[in-house]
Amino acid sequence: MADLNPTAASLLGFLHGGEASGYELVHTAEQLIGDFWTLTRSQVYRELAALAGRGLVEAGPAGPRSRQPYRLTDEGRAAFAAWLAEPPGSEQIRYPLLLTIAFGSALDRDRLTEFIDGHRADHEKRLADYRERVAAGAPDRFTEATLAFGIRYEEAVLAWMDELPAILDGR
Amino acid sequence: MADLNPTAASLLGFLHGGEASGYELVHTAEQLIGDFWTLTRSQVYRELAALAGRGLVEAGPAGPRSRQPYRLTDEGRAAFAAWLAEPPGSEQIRYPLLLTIAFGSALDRDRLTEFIDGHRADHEKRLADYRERVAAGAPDRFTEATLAFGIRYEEAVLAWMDELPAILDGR
DNA sequence: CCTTGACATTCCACTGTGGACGGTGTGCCA
DNA sequence: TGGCACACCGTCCACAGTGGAATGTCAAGG
Repeated sequence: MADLNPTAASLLGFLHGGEASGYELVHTAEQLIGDFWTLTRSQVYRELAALAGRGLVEAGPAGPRSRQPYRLTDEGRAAFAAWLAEPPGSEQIRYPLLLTIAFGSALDRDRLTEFIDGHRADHEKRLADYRERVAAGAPDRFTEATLAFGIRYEEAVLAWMDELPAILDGR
Repeated sequence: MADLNPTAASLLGFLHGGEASGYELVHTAEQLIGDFWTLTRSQVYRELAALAGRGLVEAGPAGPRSRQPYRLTDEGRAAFAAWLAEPPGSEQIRYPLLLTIAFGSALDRDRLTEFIDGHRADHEKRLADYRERVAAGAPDRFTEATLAFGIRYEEAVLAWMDELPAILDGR
């Protein structure tokens, strides 16, 4: 009956912590799930309006700067619980660098190396960031579990990049 | 000037192999880049029409079963080359299981375990598949490079799942 | 007083997802 | 030989996701 998309469900999840505006929810989401679940401003406001229309969320009195806080209704709470108990779908990865590599026969080997090196730097940064956050002490073990995923992932990408030259230039 | 999205660009890429219909392109894409770049029927037909409108692709004479073959134009070839030489964007991951885990404090521990086990099976299957394809001999080293990514990724996920219980239940 | 910058929202064009639907040749087997 | 299953081939639609442009508001500091 409820049928929420994961993004909308996450918003309901965050609203368990008390009322919040779209703006706040965007930032909360970025911090808490942004590493493995993308969402945009536009989307948040759109979902919030839709959730309000379905009675899963209620708009409170507007604040300064046209701030519009929302709070969870009992229906919203129930919908969230129902969503959370559903088996999560499988992940989606879209990696443009792999596309470039897949068509790599039509590209300069040097250019390809450049691209890979550029991405490597990003991954190193992210890995370092995840490690720091774990070292600083994750807020709870669920967050720690997601950070552990991030670390495994980044390590895997880096390891792959290490073996790439051997694959790409005959061995 | 060209400014292609990666999906449209991939279609141009495939059309280097000769003319093809939307239907064929869907299947080609699934096989060759489906592991790290999702695309759907709807999207392919939409892009093909748009590419034709921009003159990057030309419709040939329709075949049986309303089959509509397309072939690359010189402009299309140029646009593809230009796209390929652009630095690829960073990857997008959206992993619903991580969302469920992030909100795991509101969920049965047993249910969570169930979900994780379900996903583990998928990842094991995919890993086995990638390994088989490498063992069978990848068609070229670029494909082999993308398969190597798949293997690293699946191994990482599996390793993460191995350490999950320790993280989730205090250690 | 004025500027800068964080706060807060809206709107839009485009891209991506997945299901429903409809029609057409081919090959098989009853 | 008639029919039926199935692969082939495409359209359409509603919804979800992305990213940039635009707009306005309050607070703090020079």
